[in-house]
Amino acid sequence: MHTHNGRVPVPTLERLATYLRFLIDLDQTSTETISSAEVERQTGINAAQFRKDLSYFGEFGKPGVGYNVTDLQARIARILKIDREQRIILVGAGNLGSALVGYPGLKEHRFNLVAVFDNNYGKIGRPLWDLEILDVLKLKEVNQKLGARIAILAVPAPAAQSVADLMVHAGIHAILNFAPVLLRVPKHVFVRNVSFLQELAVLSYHLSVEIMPDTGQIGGEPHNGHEALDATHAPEGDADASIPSASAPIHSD
Amino acid sequence: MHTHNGRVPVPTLERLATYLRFLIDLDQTSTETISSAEVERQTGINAAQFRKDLSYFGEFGKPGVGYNVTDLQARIARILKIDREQRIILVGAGNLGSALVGYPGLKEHRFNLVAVFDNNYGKIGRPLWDLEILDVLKLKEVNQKLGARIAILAVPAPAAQSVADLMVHAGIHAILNFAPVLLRVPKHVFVRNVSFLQELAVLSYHLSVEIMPDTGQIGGEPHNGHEALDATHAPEGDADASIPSASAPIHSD
DNA sequence: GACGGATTGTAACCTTTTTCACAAACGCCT
DNA sequence: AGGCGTTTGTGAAAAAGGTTACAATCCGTC
Repeated sequence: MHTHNGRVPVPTLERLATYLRFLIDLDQTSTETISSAEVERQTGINAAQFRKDLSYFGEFGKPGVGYNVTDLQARIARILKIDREQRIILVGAGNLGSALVGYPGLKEHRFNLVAVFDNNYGKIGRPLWDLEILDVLKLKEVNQKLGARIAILAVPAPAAQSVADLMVHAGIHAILNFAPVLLRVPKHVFVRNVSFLQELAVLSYHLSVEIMPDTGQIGGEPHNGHEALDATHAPEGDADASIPSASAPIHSD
Repeated sequence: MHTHNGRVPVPTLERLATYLRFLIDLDQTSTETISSAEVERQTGINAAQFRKDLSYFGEFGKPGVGYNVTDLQARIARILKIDREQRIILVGAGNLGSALVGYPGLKEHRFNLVAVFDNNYGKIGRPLWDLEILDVLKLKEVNQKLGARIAILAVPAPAAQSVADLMVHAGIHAILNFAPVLLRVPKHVFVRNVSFLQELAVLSYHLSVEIMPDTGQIGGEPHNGHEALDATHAPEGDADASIPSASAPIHSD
């Protein structure tokens, strides 16, 4: 057991979250152990990749047997530090912010959203789900008690940088940024950007390329490889809407 | 000028969207031309990277001078095919879906959300912003008229795959997927996944790693562990790290 | 308790992406 | 016009990330 104290590739961390999600789903089907080959079959992620990702953090499986599902779950959760409650605060009680506060997936993964802030006095003091919207100017003061180190930034672009500054002042060390802005933060603060527009732009580009007749390169090569799964990566994020899985079976042919 | 009609790295496309955003912001400050070095200074993205990214699509700048800001804007927008209206449909009128429909950034970037679908009969027929929620079973029929090729999938995991099938059936070629599911789609359909939980998990991990070496104690629940704010990095103007709430409203709407 | 089928962990290899480095191109100034 | 500082575009080197291949390990069986 040698917790490989070097830098771990970010893609590995992303996949780790995916594995965790997968294992949790798997657990429902009462599978005792699982092999990396089986993971590949079900997720499309290369088996060796799976093993290598895990190897950054020690040894998890038994040769000839595979990985104990519940144990692996626990250990990945521990690695990602989501085996215990993680406190999160959110700034920006707009549409997106509200949607995030109400998103049950957060709690399911032990992310506990403990406070919501805004600077709109029409909103401050009002309830948002089970929280009360607080004045963003009290962010530092409030977080001194809460001690959250992760924050979600869901404000319009023009306000993003100043809110980020406030967050840093309030002791935040990691920011999930939904604003289409490159934040300037001290070195010790980590930022992850989520950008719908960027994603859509990438899709838009691919779309156009696909239509171009000349190159004939995009569609897919006549390779023998098993190209069943989509090229993009395994997901983990959660969606949210009101399509009850059981009520109206959404046709599939 | 040789539009390098080969495969363009996805990271390049992602950055292209970033550059575009940056240039638009820059435009407000009436900068005529900009050099790659200046881009690096302001965005943190390596200058050579910037130049190489652009080089996939031809020649954009003048040696000794730099890049014309407005021209570069236009050309990147053209590359990403967001220089014209792009029609998008969305399935899943839940919290997230609603937030996306109401997100003004879409229209600003010429993404025109033309229809919203759900399968909840309590919702179908009701208005959502300026649209009416339609029956997801009519997706194909409706899109025959609309001709959208990009779709946003914002439904709960259990429904995701069947909705994706419907989308493909309806002529959709690109899907922005918010559900935590690996979608199986034909080769000609592109999928991009967006995952809050994954992002949070990555942040969570980094957080723990950062704190580990120094304090050795991370489990600390409600520590008022406000490790000294980076004195060296003090943002301009110490007295006011506060939000210029008058100048930049935070609340999204 | 050795044998065989199964599966891990990882070293070696291959691919993709980023960074470096520099000739060629440009504008300005004299 | 020619020299000079600046900046691009791009091959070549480096780094990062992903895949292959296989010795080492394990469990069940005889």
